[in-house]
Amino acid sequence: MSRSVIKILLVDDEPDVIEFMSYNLKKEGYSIFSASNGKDGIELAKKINPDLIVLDVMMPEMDGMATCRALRSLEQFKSTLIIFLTARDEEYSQISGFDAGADDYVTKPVKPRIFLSRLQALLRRSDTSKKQLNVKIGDIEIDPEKYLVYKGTETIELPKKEFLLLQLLMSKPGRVFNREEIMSRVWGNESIVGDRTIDVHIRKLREKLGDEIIKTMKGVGYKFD
Amino acid sequence: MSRSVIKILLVDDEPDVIEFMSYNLKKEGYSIFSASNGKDGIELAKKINPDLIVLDVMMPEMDGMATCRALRSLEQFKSTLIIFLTARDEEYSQISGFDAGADDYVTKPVKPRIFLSRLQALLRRSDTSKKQLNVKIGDIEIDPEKYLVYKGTETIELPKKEFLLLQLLMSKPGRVFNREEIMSRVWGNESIVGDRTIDVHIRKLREKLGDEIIKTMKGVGYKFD
DNA sequence: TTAATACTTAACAATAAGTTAACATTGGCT
DNA sequence: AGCCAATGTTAACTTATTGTTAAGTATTAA
Repeated sequence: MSRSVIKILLVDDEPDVIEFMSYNLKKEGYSIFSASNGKDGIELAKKINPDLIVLDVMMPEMDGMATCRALRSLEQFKSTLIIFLTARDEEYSQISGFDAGADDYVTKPVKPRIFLSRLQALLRRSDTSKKQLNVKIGDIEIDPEKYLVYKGTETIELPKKEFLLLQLLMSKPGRVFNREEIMSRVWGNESIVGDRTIDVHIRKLREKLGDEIIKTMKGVGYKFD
Repeated sequence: MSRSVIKILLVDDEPDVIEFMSYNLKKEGYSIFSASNGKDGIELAKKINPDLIVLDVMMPEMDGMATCRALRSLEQFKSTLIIFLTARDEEYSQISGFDAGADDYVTKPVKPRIFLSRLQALLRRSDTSKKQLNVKIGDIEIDPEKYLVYKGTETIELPKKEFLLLQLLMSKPGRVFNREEIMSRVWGNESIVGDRTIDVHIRKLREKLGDEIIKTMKGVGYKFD
């Protein structure tokens, strides 16, 4: 679902904050809409269907959390990204925020650079998570979002490298990946690691998932089977 | 698909990066094009049809992953090589990169030597893998990606040398390959092995696939039939 | 900080793949 | 036909590649 322009809705009762953030986000090419209270925010959201909503927690009448809950109760916004803006010393905001269904929160005063990177990270993550269908082959299933592997009924947590390796092999089941390829796609270019490193990781995967699932093609590579 | 000049499209919002990489790649004889954002990148790609596209992940508006997905959704770029540029600490870049359909990724800051070697590895790999289509003759079919041979309904796994030998003979069915040719294409020019070695491998293939499929032309060579 | 976990390495073991040597068989040749 | 160089066959041998373990580093969490 790649869209040309990402729509962001800002909901805050302070016009200064709206203006400041609006300016900074527009500069980055986002399309910005705004509302000064929760009720208007929800109405506007229904019309424009934003990709992301930024909610100030402290607002008169209907605060950010109530607004968030109201939005989440609507089918349309079940998976829309929501970021909370909170004052630094609102101690419970984190917990309650996530509880109310926020995806992230940022403390005021907002620093544009930081806010942008959080926002982009969130968009990137969600963008992929929408497309990241879990891959299931046989009784093994991987969930890239949660970094988890399911084997039958049991759930297995894998360290990063092991997960990446498994994910690579499962991305094209049956196809043989040679060492060079594995090296490049799991380890990347920054690290030059020895040959045995791959074997050790393969071994650990076999230990956790069963010996049969990864087959060695001697002199050629490994494949998931 | 042999082309005289390899075209590379660079998409990055930082002019410095473009210039730096452009300089280094041009020096190696590649033909370089560039765009400063995803949208322009896609438009340019459509026009020039590059062999390889380098995408910065962190870009305003339409980031590398969104661009990659957009490209992959077009028939024209289904198999074009794509390399991601990511900051070292972008934690999700690896996983999401696979998911978005990248062929490789390289971390910033880019070191020319390393970047070049990966790029060349990728070009080399794709060049051969594109040529390696499944070949089916009679009831025998070979799948180079999976390193498997199918005979009727049964699946046969072959060791590397046997597979290469079969692949060679099947690449031009009916044509006779003499020993010298077989030697150089399966064993390479470095290794000097005795004469009986070829026979032994031929024998093993016959054992596994049936006596009739490889015919001996005494004093001339072997052919697949 | 310490503790825990993840990752890498090195040394050695195990094994499949590849090679060779010795001998058998074949088929084109005079 | 019968010779004989080329190829077939077998099993033992050699080697390259991968498996395994444990210990050393690095990274992350507490």
